[in-house]
Amino acid sequence: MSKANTRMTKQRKEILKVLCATKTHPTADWIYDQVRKKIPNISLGTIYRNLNILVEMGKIRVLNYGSSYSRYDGVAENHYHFICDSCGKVFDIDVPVSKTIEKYITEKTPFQIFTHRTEFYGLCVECQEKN
Amino acid sequence: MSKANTRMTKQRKEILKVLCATKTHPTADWIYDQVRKKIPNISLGTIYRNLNILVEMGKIRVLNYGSSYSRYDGVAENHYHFICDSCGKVFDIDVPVSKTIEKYITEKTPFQIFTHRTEFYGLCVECQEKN
DNA sequence: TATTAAATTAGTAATTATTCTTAATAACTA
DNA sequence: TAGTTATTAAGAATAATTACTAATTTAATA
Repeated sequence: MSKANTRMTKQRKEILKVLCATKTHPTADWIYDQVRKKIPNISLGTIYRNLNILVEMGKIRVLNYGSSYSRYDGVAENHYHFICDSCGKVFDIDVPVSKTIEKYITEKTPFQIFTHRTEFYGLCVECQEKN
Repeated sequence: MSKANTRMTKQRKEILKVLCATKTHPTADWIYDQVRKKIPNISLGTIYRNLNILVEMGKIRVLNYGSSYSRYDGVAENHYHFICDSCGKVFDIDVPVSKTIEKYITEKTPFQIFTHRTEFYGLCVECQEKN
């Protein structure tokens, strides 16, 4: 469902800018707070609608594991994530994504595989020190 | 937070039985419908509470990617999943889970890794034929 | 077996992330 | 520049899940 006519409004531009400027993987609400500093009367619905559109356009990614809310990632290319079991923070893992595994699974199963996602769970540095 | 005193009520037993008897990865609502055939006046809250307790006990797994609701898996051991981009169905992938990748990431990052999750996305057999 | 204290239940209300609705506005196009 | 159409703000609506509470069950103990 690629949108032929997609206008680059100041709201959409600012949401993308905020998301690409952070290395965290923020929630819609956090993005809302940040964007409001520039566009005070923007509404939360606008944030959600634009995040969905940006995901559809392939400009950002949506992450949603475990918790009851989605997180967004300004890096569009596939990459692995680490989620801390203790504090819940999400980190990027800078290791190349394996295409071999997709080929392997395609051979082993009747499925046609386009992509895969991997998340690692454990303790981040900060939480390792606390315990 | 392991529950020392966990009672095996008929409700809990039936929920576990229903979940372990299916190869699908049902939602709480589907489990509710099935369990009601045996225990007609069970409440949905009981389903949710028990699913959470069973996850905590390590007897089942919870899956939650992309959609706004959780799915549950009667197989407690870690295994990979395939999610069809077209129909949304979830399938098990019968391929051994790699511990090597966890060691590799542990070496490459400062994180302490306990486990990982991988999901493959693409088209299931049925949806391949449709297209 | 009867007693008892704590865990669990059914039923319902509350919560919360997200989507929908609508009249007004702003971005692109001819 | 004018017209069309996507987009917006604001708030209402939705839906999955959790919280609350009085009544009931469970399992341990006397």
